[in-house]
Amino acid sequence: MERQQGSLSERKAALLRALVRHYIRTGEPVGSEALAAASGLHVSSATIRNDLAALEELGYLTQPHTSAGRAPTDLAYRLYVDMLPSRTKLRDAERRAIVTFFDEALADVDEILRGTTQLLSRLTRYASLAFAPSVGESSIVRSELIGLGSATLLLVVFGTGRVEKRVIEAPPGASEDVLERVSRTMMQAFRGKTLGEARVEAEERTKVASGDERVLLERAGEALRSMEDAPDSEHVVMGGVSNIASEEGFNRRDTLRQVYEALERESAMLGLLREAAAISPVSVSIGHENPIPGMWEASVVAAPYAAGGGTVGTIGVVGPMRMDYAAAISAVRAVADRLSAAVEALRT
Amino acid sequence: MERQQGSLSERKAALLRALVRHYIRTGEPVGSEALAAASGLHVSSATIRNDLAALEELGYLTQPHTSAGRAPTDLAYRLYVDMLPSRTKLRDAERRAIVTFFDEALADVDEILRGTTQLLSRLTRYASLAFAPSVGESSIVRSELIGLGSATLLLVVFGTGRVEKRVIEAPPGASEDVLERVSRTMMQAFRGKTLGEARVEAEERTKVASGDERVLLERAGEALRSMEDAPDSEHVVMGGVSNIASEEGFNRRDTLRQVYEALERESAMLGLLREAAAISPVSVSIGHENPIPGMWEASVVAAPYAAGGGTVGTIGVVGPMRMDYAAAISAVRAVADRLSAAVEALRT
DNA sequence: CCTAGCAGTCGGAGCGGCGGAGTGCTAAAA
DNA sequence: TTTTAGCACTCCGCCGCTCCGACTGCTAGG
Repeated sequence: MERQQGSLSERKAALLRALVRHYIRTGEPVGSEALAAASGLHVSSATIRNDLAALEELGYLTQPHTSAGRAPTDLAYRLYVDMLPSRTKLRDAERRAIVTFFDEALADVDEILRGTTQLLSRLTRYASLAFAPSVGESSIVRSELIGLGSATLLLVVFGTGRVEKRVIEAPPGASEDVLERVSRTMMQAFRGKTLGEARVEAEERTKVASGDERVLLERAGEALRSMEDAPDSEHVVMGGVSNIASEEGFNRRDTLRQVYEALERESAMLGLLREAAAISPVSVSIGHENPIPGMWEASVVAAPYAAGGGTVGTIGVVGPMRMDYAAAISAVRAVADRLSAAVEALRT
Repeated sequence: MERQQGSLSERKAALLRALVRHYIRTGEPVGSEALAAASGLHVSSATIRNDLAALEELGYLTQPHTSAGRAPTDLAYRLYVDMLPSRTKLRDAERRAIVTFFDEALADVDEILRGTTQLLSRLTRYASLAFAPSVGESSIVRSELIGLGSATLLLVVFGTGRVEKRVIEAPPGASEDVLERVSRTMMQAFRGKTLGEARVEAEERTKVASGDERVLLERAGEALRSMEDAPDSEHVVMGGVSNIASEEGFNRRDTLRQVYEALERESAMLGLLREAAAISPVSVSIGHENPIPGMWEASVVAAPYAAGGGTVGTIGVVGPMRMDYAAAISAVRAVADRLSAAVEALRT
């Protein structure tokens, strides 16, 4: 009968931790002898062997073949991450890099995010991604209807730090006058509203208008809806993706391909990150925990960033399962914090 | 003494062509026997061996080891491409895919380009990139100065299908009145001009203005210059980059990494594509012909696209040296043509 | 419950031999 | 002079082999 903690005896947990740490460093299956030396536990390798066998039985370890050491499974990584001290200190150089980056205040969200991914991938040596905040929640600063050519108009909506635009066909033969009027109306009516509110407003006004004006307002409403549903700005910014190719944790060529394919599916990544955003403050998805099959050999460390009291987006890194979780987590956390502040500052 | 054509006897050229074709298919060094069968030439393998030795001497071929067949060098690919019939017909399915894609007229240049890269990489199975047209040459449709918060303004310039924006700090304590005035001035003065002309205009007006107005105009001028020098819109969009990871032409892991690293350096890619844009209508850079060391194992097929009489951007594909040049060239050409038309249509 | 010892297993490195693909050369034919 | 057939030679890659070492699991004793 074992003393239990969580569901594992203390020693087994310590062993597992040591093993994962060792495996992350070397990438080679770990043997009982090596563990005896590295774990700091004062027990013989034979004892350790017994424990290892038990841990394997429980699904935490695998043996590539009978006479090899053990390698961690997804489950082991999960336990390892959960056992990680909740905060590890960032190294000075890294902290400094982050501060320096955010010191030079950039004014454009896209620019900030691009820089952020580069920063993050430089810090961690993994690929990094950022999910841009949607214009949806923030309020409209200004909106414009601009004549582009004979019969095309461009509806432009400025949010905080973001711009959405949609092309609208003008009704054939619509007078300058009408265009002007509608443009002015919208400009005044939309200011300070969110996208959703603006759309409702447009719909309201559609009902009471007629003729060309009605058509225009209707189309503007559609455009607003499209901005809500699929904003241009709602995309994923990536940095350091070549790190994936260098990463020896992805040893099989096929794995590499799958990860790159997954990264290319914006929508998939969006889902992955959005899911992570719900979990505060830093979420880690390991191997098969990822919803996308192509990422089953990879891990994702993600954190939401917030401004004005609400989450607006997510950043994260993608690396091999044997990534340096402690470093990745603290880097992502620190960058997310700073990023929140930077985005907050933009909202002035 | 040989009958020369170009600088190679006719048979040698034919041999080289057959060899490259074969190597592209198989990826294995080609032997004299196989060539005798494949080339269609009615000569014995012994004769071919002699020619091969000569071609090797001339630097067109290499032998991995004494008892292996021959593989083409960069030089051979170059000759092969130059000997390619100037136009090969696109397969029906491909032509149809292109037409279908451009049929659904998209209104936003960025959207079109993103779609174009996806189309191109689906057609060719290589990674593809597109270099967005700069707003620089096209004329300004509208420009706006928008108050974002307490002391920040956003200068927004609409070109044809593109938007550039820059943040400007307002002079502390500047009156609404001044802002309004400057905004109106610029709106009228810039319309129809190119970015460069608008900047000159701003500089002119700076000279005769004073006080806050002068400061504002000066900063607007700087913003315009920054748009000229480093437009937001001047970026590279990529598609199908995971094709690089699947591509067995990149057999060494290290090569893969280098190509991905190169692709991440936007500026490098820009240079590469811009160079290609000068050469009409389709340019091919093979191996060491590429200016970036990381791309020395790769080939780039690129073509400019034009609208309104001038080149506005470039599209291209990146693949292994043993790529299917004929297919890539015709796909790139066809897509570039259609893209030109689509962008042209945008300028209405 | 832990440990020492030991037999057993299995992959990987190293080695030699073999077969095959392909070459270069030579000498004869066109 | 060019082409061809024939032939000896080279060298890679594969196969099977053995051996080594790194582990394990088990057993028996503390």
